[in-house]
Amino acid sequence: MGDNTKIGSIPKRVLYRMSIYHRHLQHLDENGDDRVSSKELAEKAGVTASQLRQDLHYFGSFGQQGYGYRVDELLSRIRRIIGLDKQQNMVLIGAGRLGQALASYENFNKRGFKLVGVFDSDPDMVGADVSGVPVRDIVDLDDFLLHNRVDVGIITVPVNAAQSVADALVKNGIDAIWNFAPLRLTVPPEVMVEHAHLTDSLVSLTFAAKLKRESRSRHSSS
Amino acid sequence: MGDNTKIGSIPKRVLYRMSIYHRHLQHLDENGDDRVSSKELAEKAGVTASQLRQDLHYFGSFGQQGYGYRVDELLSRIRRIIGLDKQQNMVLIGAGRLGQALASYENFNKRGFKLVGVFDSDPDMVGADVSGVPVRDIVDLDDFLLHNRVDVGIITVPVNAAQSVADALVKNGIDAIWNFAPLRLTVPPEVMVEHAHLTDSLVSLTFAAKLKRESRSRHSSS
DNA sequence: TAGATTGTTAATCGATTAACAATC
DNA sequence: TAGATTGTTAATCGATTAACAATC
Repeated sequence: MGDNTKIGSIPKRVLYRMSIYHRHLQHLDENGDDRVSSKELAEKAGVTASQLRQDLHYFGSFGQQGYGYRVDELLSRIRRIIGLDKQQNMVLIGAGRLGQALASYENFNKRGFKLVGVFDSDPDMVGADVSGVPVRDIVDLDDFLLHNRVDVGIITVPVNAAQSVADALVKNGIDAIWNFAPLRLTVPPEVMVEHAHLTDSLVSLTFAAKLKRESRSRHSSS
Repeated sequence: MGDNTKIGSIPKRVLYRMSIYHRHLQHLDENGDDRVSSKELAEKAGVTASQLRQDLHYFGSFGQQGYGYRVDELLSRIRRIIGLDKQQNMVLIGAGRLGQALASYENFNKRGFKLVGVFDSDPDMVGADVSGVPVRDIVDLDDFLLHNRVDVGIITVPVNAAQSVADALVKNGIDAIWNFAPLRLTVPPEVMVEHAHLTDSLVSLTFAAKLKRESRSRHSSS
């Protein structure tokens, strides 16, 4: 959160919003709607219509003046742009509680993500079943990545093991890493890392609530 | 991620960065360092020294020209500003896998957060122990909130139950909600909600990696 | 056609960075 | 004192919003 990086001249935030638009288009499509205006979709996504059109404009033009957008067409074109028209294979490293929770998260499947490998260093975990995927020994990670197409690596190991796991992923050509360990990973510039810093999010949430309370009581007492 | 809301005239992103500074100051303090410059701390936090000083400037002045900042002093003042000088009590609603994973997340404790209640609607879960906290029936949530000080509510229930849980939290005066269900909660303006939309994060990560690959191959082929 | 809504440019707003005087 | 580094203002940069011509 709160980052201005650009990916090939497109702000990262635009990419995030595209994934939100995609989600709502999926809902509209499941719902049988065949038409949507920028105003309607923007409202669902929590942005302005202007911003929605501006965001789409990075990728082309998708609608019809006076009509809006055809839901199925916009959905399939955005799906393609995002890359969700092809199955995305994931490996998970770290089969602890958080890892197991993510492995069983159904919403990933709904968007075309598939967990193809789970790894852990604990001998007691190896061989166990995590959401239908056998846990492998982490020493076999290199070999697995050599023989399987993998698009994303999810790191849910303890903080002191995270960098070496990231190094192994990078060495084997993985260019998308989702990191749940509380540190900034060092990776080459061609690798995308998304940091899910849970504690920082929790801290900033309570901080924001505190400031809100304070500004409220300041106003009411004046 | 990617939001410009302001809390009492301070951008939300500043609050998030404050929590990052706080984390690194904790590390420096544990490490026995007693001095740090804006340049050093900014580097650890992944921001510019200018931005760090600008961020601190929202809250006061904390350093000494020609010297930098005393680690212990800056840490304790920021801790106080954020509100981490007092224990933050959390309740968790939804004792599924994700809920259990969060309940056992040690880093929350290290920053002063304490889980005081866990709730679930599944009769088979009620009475179970989750990280040392007994799971209560969700029908007892109102009563619990009436008799216990709670600062944060964490929602890890299925998407269709999330709004009613949020309503119950709000009704009982909780003003900080961390929502892991994939929808935008409707809450009164005085309530802060942090949305942890895992799937959107995953989607935008793979999208960013795809664009990076494409811009790379475009450059190399020209 | 008249009405609606897009695509796209221009204006505004806000956040980041640069600069430097103050001062330890 | 000379050197270093903050606090704070000003300049720049980038993202969001407004506006409207194009056009279905």
